[in-house]
Amino acid sequence: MLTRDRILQAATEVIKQEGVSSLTLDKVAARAGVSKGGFLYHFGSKDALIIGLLNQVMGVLDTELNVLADGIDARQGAFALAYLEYVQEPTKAATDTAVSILAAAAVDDDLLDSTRATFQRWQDRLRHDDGLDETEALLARVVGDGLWLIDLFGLAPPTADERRKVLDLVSNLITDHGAARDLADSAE
Amino acid sequence: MLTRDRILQAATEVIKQEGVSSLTLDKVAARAGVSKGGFLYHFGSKDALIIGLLNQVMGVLDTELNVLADGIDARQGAFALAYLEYVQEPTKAATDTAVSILAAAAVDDDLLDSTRATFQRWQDRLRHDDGLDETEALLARVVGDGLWLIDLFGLAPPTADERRKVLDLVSNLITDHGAARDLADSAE
DNA sequence: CAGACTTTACCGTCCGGACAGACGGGTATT
DNA sequence: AATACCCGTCTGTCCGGACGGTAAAGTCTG
Repeated sequence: MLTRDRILQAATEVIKQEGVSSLTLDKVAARAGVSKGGFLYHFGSKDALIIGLLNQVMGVLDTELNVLADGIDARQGAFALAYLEYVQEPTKAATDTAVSILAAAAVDDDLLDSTRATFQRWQDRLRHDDGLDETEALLARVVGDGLWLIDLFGLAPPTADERRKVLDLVSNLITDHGAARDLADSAE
Repeated sequence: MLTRDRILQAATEVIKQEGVSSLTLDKVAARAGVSKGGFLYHFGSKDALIIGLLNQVMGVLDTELNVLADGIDARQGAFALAYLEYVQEPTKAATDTAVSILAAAAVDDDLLDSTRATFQRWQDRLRHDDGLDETEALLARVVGDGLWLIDLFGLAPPTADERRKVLDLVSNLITDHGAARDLADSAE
């Protein structure tokens, strides 16, 4: 495994296990099995580490969401349904993303700029290219992000069963309205 | 204004304006117009400051939510509707709470324990004492928290108009079903 | 040899917290 | 009323340690 990747993995492990405040260069380097100098060869600063973290994890999330959306057979709302399905249970990629965002917010808010741009792209896609009513598209994203961020902070996260029911409710709302609009369209 | 309150206010200002990483004892003390020793008289440690922050702000949020719920004329879902109304636009109390939670998560995850308990109480109330279908109650909370946490990180926050539409959609969903259930009940 | 990679040693700064007292408004004692 | 005392509040200073980052030397490989 490449040293650079080992460092990134070590960083997320440190955050998950010891918290954001323990994300220090020494600790990450030690856990990655590299000296601090070695660490700094790959990431010139702590900010660079966090940017690298966000880039990697957001990239994974983006491709996985697209794969999921491609696999969904729906005339409308494929991306929205993928978004909802993705938070069905907390996946590793989603958790890694969450802790990375938390770390970025803790260190320097500006580090989140490119992450914000990605979310904006998702939002635009949901709103314009997914064939959904705009409000329903936004609802899907808010519910998805809500569950995901509730998990991040552990704020009374729902059980797997409750989670599934809520997601089904929203999914049905989206697809039912889509189907209703289909009928109306074809009746014209 | 009491010194203790000035310190709490100074702390939230520091986080909002300079970020979580700038939340140091010296900075908070300076902004509150008190010496470091004076600060430490009121809050024996940084952890104590954050606990004080969370206690105050969660208390405000809790009472304001209750006041709002009491003022809502609905047979079912008053608390859920209050929850949704509260995130209509980002209020000061909501923002303060968000940044406090962020600070706590950044410093030490355990500091959120009592906050988690409060969210659990809200969740229980929504689920059992609000007269709603459990899934719809959970939906209200997830949407509310979703919008609120999206604001916290600035992850492509919706416009005021979009926000209102989503909240209306969820509110109607809740109250319509409540009304439908009323009819079914009275027809028995 | 060259260049990518890694190590060791080191530095300046900042931070959380400890501490020893100063100030000042009560309150009890005489 | 004057004195002495106490205690809640607050000040300024100091310290040890951790942290982010630098610099230079070394190693391994093509």
